[in-house]
Amino acid sequence: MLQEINEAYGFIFEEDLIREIPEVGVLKLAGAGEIIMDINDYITSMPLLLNGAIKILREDEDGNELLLYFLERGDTCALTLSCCLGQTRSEIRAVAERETKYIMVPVSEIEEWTTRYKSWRNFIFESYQSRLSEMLETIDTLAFMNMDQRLLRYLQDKAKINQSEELQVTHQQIAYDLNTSRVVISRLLKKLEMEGKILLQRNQIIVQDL
Amino acid sequence: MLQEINEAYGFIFEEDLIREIPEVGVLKLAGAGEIIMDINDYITSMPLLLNGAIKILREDEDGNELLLYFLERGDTCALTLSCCLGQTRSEIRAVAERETKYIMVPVSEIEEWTTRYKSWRNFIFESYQSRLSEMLETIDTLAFMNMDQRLLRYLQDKAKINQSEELQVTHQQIAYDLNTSRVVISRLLKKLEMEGKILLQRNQIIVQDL
DNA sequence: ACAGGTCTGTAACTTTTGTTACTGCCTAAC
DNA sequence: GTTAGGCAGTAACAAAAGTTACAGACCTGT
Repeated sequence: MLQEINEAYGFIFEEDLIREIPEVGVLKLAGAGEIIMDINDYITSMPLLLNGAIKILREDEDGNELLLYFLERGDTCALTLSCCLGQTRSEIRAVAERETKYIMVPVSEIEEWTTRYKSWRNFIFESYQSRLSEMLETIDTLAFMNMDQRLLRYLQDKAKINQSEELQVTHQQIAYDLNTSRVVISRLLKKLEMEGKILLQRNQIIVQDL
Repeated sequence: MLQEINEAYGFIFEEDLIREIPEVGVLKLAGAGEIIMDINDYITSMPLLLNGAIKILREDEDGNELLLYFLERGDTCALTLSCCLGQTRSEIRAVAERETKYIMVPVSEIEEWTTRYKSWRNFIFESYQSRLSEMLETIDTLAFMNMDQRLLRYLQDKAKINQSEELQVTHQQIAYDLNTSRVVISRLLKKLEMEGKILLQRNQIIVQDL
């Protein structure tokens, strides 16, 4: 465990802090598709990603979903952080994109480390910053892009996060992530295939235009 | 000036900090419509709002605009903060919604106060949090709401921020804020008027359904 | 082989949003 | 008063997105 922490966080955290993490943190494993955290959950600890990937989703009253962004190794979720510190319930759902290993750090340590470790303080600030810019990007795509562009972007992001151009995903699943209908996605995927940007197969999409 | 700082921040900052603010901060005044900060500007200080209101806009490469949220007395802009600390250029445009008074605090003090004043540290954290939730709300409206709902919401927000149900605004201006066309706004405004939710007059909209 | 389920493709249609064009109204400048 | 420019209303059309329906392909378990 210590080795994995070092791999993901060795470059940013002080040695003392690296040693403290496994003492108070709880190591967790999630399989692909598993819900790590759900909307309205009480959150009392925050995740530090060791490997794998997590997708963060938003949902409205009617159950419509929207993918906000992905988390990778070395990331944490500022929205969760915000929940922890503000003592509110989770505003988002976190789902393992694939096999994922992470450490849950309780809120008491989060706050204490903020005063004790400069590297931790910076990490928290940087998390807020990067999450703010991810949210800005999400807003940009929603406000300024059409569905076909959003779709292509989604596929590219997903290829990057899974380190593979061969995506195991159904049209319906994409439709959920982009909050639209399956038929729309099928239609646009066909169009993207015509344009030579992707290749369609059953349960699989190969991204070519990266 | 000290009195105004007290009115807006007296409840949250320590007395020492309140005294320090006017020593290093620069008092500024902006008239309605004035651009306070623009995209790609170098930001080396952050604003503390004393009174008035500021709207924060995002713009894409083609010049399309989108209103992100409003700032009121006692607020600061976490996106600006993020720019300051991260030493990047501004990602947003800030425009005075009406006559607005604010203090610009240089980045050196921002950081120094973070270590010295607990109340300041909390203020910064809370700013990040409230900006994150405003961004989430913006995403919700973009992802889950139709233009007519977005429009009504916009008018209600604007009425609240200006403390008046009588809004001096043109259809074109609304169209810019919501990133759509004037004709669409005119059409939907008529529909809202039919439904008894607003009243239309030249250069003025009266919001009735609050 | 067959039944049942999931996944994809596609047609036909509706609704929403965006675009272009033209009108009349109001107001400020001349 | 006349005129020019900004503003609002509306029609007609185009494009994008959402909906419903159905068919065929594939896969799994029996």
